[in-house]
Amino acid sequence: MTERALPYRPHNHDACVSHALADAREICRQHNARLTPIRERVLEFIWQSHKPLGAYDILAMLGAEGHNAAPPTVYRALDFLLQYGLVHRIASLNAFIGCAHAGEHHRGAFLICRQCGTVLELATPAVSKAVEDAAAAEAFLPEEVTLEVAGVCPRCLGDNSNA
Amino acid sequence: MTERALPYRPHNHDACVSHALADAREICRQHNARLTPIRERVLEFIWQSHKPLGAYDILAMLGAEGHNAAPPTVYRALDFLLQYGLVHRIASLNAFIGCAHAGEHHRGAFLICRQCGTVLELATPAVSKAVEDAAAAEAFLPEEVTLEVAGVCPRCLGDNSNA
DNA sequence: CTGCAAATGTTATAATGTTGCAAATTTTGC
DNA sequence: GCAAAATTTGCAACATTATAACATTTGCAG
Ligand SMILES: [Zn+2]
Ligand SMILES: [Zn+2]
Ligand SMILES: [Zn+2]
Ligand SMILES: [Zn+2]
Repeated sequence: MTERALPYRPHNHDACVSHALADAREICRQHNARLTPIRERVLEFIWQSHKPLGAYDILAMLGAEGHNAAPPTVYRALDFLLQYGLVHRIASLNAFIGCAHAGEHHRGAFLICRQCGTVLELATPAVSKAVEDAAAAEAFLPEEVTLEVAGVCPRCLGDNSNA
Repeated sequence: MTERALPYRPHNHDACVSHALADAREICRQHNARLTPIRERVLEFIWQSHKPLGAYDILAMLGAEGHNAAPPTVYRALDFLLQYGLVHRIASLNAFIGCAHAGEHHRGAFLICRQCGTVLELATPAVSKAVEDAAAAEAFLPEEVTLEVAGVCPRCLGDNSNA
């Protein structure tokens, strides 16, 4: 799994996409999971930017290329991608984003810029530790952590001409 | 703002409700905000248990007592209660829970039991600190944190006869 | 009392997500 | 290869969550 650039900074984003797709293919191969054309296309749409995409956005994108899909098509593809850790769902936005650490067994934490919409996924051992300690202090067994921080990203803080 | 019992353990829950309502009245008085009958009733419904309540659940409860309300009535009451920090929205459940620390200027973190549905709101300086540090490390300005931990609560871990 | 602002009522609609079953495709066992 | 089985996709309807727009009522100040 290759290192990737920070989404805030200009970067060769095509490389993000191709890395993500290559990783996805490898992960699916390892699990004998079928990354079918629809599933791969949905993953590709999601990776087209570092901004989360709604299910119905994806549906519209599929429609725009002539694939007359219905909601279950998209949700099933998303379920598959979620199951294999290739995308994450952002609960506070009802939207989906490509996983920047696919295959790494991690707990996603997300920094969501309110101005430009860009999402950075953190690999956060310190935060995960703090959350697990807090849960342990209450004798609570944590299974899934939703951690989403809305705010302003460095780029939007710096200049005020953002997309 | 008074201390409250852990929701997992049997407790005098009527006290939870009356404390919450008393706190709410005081907070609204301080802010010259009108805790109208509808708003107070919605808050009371939400506090009827330590399990989050959906907007349409509240709508049905209002309907059950003869108040023939429409969705905007409930959502407006919820907006008001959110605005003054009297309830929290649980993004991962699309539901609402009474704030256990109203008026205390805190960042809510929630332990959500998947078996019994009970939610415990933590006051978590350590976790908040870790999140803020992680954001700062990325030069990100955090404004709102969604932190929801789904898992199994101590009561459901102990006995396996839960509600 | 009058007029204004805030709150509520009402209707319709948007946005998000699911169920159930049929058809097609892929895999598997032989 | 080939038929049975399993997986995936198509499709129609529906369920849930949330908002928009505008009318009406209520609380309150002057
Ligand atoms: Zn990129
Ligand atoms: Zn991830
Ligand atoms: Zn209680
Ligand atoms: Zn429980």
